[in-house]
Amino acid sequence: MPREALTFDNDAIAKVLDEIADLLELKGENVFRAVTYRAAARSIRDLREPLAKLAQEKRLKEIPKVGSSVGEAIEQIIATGRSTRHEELKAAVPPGLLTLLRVGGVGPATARTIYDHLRITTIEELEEAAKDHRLQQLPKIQAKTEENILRSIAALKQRTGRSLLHEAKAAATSMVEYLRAEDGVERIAIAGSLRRYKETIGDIDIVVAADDALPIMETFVRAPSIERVLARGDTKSSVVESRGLQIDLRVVPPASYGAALLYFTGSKEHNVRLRGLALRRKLLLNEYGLYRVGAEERGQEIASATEEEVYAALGLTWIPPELREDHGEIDAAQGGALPKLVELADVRGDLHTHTNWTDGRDPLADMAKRARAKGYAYLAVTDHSPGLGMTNGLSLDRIQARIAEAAKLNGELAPFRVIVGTEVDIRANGNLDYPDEVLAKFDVVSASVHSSFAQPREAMTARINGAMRHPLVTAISHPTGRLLEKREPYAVDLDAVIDTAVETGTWIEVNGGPERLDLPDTWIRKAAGRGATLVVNSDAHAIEELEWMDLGCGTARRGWATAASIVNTRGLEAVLAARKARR
DNA sequence: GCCGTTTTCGGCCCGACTGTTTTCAGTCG
Repeated sequence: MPREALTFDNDAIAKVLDEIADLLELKGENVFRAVTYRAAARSIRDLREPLAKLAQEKRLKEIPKVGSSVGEAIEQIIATGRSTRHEELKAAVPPGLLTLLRVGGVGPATARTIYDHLRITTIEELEEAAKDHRLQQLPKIQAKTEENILRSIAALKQRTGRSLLHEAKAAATSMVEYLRAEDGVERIAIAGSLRRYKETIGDIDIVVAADDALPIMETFVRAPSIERVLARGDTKSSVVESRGLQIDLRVVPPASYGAALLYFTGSKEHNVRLRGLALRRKLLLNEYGLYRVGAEERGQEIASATEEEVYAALGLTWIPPELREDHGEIDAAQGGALPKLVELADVRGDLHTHTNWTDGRDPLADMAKRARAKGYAYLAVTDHSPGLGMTNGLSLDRIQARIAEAAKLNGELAPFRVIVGTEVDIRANGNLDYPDEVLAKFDVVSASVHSSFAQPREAMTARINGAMRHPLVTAISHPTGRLLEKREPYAVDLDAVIDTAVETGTWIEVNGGPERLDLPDTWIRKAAGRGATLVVNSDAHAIEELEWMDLGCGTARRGWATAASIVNTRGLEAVLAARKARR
């Protein structure tokens, strides 16, 4: 078996199937064929067992949407690292067409038209053509489409190639566990932007305290998940792991651990302010410790073993990593005025989740049991309304069935409570996707925008404000609609949205989904500062994704949010009362 | 290409929206 075949995990195989789907569409084959490949890719991503194992046990056909053709392709990829179908398609479709698909608003048909007439195969050529107004000379493309293409390209270029929080966290955690097992590792921690819960991550920083750095460096660069080594030194090494993430490891003596952790956690701006503060006290702060100027020899530091003692030596209380952005946290720490930020442990329940009745993966019973196992007191299931065609939104019959199912679960899981809510679509005209008599059946109603993202700012603001003024709406979900690294937020006046939220008592969601992390932290700070009520949710579509509550809490902390400003740190009775008071 | 207590063939999930159109194709979720 070729070595590369071993590295084909479920995700990599799903990626190939997705690309086959794209190629089939570009080639103009039966769209349902493409749909099937895409559906198969999705069910593979949802699998909890490795495909290689299922293949070995001849159980591939148990996977939804995997039949003889897709099954054969999977077996081929596992055995040889490639699929004949994939190779043939790639040979049949002009190179570069796949690239054009990356531009938002450009699908197979548009890509085809552009290629057929202009032979364009790269984003750069596409941008040139759009700027020269050559696109609008093509059939079915006019000035407006050309503008949209240019805007999509601009957004594409803006992408920094940063990783989403959950991906970076998974890669970092597995490396930390791997290194922790090494002899001589006294302490180890994730530092950098990941420790600060920044919404996207450039690279991963890990700090280790050990007396002898060399064997740890050796173990690090030999980790099985490593693709290539960028730099390798006595105390610092950098590698790229299999998913393309860069990991920097820094090993320091145990006595310097606190100073090193502080230094490598950043942010840079926070560190600069701290070092300035130190200088005014005739002190020098670096990654080894805090020293009197001119006495920066090892062993003469004033403070360095823990972050707390370094901060204390500078006249500050310990500052939570999420606040270290030089956004006023240093002044607050000097005055002892830092807020007590919300912690995951403060959260009593999740109020935005989906099940396999719409676009989620797992049944309600599984979601509820996992939520209870997490220590929550309650869970709201908020499947979609029918307006979103793809997500198979709930009809009135199914809502009744859901309410009955929840009642039954509540009998089994007491005192844990499942409540039935909805994530109702706010249509383009501002109407909600259920009539009032249906909305009245739900315990919580989250309203959200899933369409017509290009509306003018005034229209979008009126649309969202209108939904918040509806007496049966409890919360506004993912208020900016952004998808990190993928889609810009829509134009909306968030100041006005926050005002309306305060005025009507509507909760503003902090969506913990790593693609969203919406509301963004700067707005969380404004919202909480103005007395808005927040709700932190996972927006889980599978049981594991309930863990995304952690990311939502991290984002809330970046927005300086306390437990008191967040409704689901309270018990269910208080939550329902808050909802009722809002009507 | 997959799938079936209606079907082994003929459907497939589908609605909203946009921009192009003059009744609809393309894209998105």
